[in-house]
Amino acid sequence: MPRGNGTGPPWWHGRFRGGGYRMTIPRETIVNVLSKTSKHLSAEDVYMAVHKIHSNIGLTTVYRTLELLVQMGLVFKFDFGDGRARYELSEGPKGERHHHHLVCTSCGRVIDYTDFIDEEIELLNQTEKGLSKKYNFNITSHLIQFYGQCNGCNLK
Amino acid sequence: MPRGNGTGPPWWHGRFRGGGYRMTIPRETIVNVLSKTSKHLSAEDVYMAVHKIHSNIGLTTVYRTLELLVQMGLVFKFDFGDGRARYELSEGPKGERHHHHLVCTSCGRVIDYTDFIDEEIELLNQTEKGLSKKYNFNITSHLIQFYGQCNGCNLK
DNA sequence: CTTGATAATGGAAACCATTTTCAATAGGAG
DNA sequence: CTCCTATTGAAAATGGTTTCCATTATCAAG
Repeated sequence: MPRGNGTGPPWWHGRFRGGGYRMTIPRETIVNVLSKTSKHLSAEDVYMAVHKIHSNIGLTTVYRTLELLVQMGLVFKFDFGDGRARYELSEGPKGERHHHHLVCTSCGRVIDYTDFIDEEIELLNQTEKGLSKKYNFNITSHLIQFYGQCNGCNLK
Repeated sequence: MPRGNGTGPPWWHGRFRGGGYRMTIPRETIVNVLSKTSKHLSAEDVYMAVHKIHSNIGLTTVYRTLELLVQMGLVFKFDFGDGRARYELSEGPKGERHHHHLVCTSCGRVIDYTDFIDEEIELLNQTEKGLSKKYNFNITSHLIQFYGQCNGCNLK
């Protein structure tokens, strides 16, 4: 039970220290905000949430930290086509968050789904293996999204 | 053999007329540029290519036309993470172009691959069917990309 | 518990891809 | 050929993201 017992530093501290990065209040706050939601937050969303906790944290720092988290592999960055990037914690220590997205091209709604994930993941692993070998490419992640009209939009 | 015999209007004219859109020189030129390359062109790339043919066509029109083509389903719009959108003709009348992408997160290189496409497509079709039913979602397209370090970048 | 090197921060300004505005132009039905 | 109106192009506006740089805070060493 590596998480949630309230003692010791949060699990992600090691990831920062191990990467040679300092632990700061903005970074701590930003990861906390991300870890407490399952929504697809934009940089500004994160900024607003973080601002409620420490009103002195700037938008620039939010952008910088999110970018750092993406590079560290702690966060995924998505583009749902509305002109702003969205960020999600890639997964907790248990890997309980992995999902793909359904994006409505009419209203912009995004649905997370985990159905069929197992079959997809299995095929993806095979594909990744084949592609890695053929193109000598070190694959670290994948992106799968489906586009179309959602429930509310396809009735008219 | 619906294409390449040099007689009659290009095959995409019908798509415009059918949608209630006029055929204009800028639109004709832009589709032509896209149909003659297998690269991932940005709006500016398209603009420059188009500009060589008709120097009076403006960047605004390029953006507008590309957006229209995306809505018509003739063009796919991609985000490879470099801050500008990329456009590709979705496919010729024979469907000979479908492929997915490998994106290098170090240098930005993008490799098209068609290997394993058949298995992927089959799984995708099943998944689409399941998702459509479960979420009452009308799926029209999908996006699959793998990320990692390419040949040149993973040797350090 | 200090100190000091330097990583990190934040506010303002810069950047730059994309969109909007609007008067001029051109497609194509009748 | 004419007219209606979709389309265009140049310039200006927009807005998400980055850069600049002086100030502040982290944390290893003493």
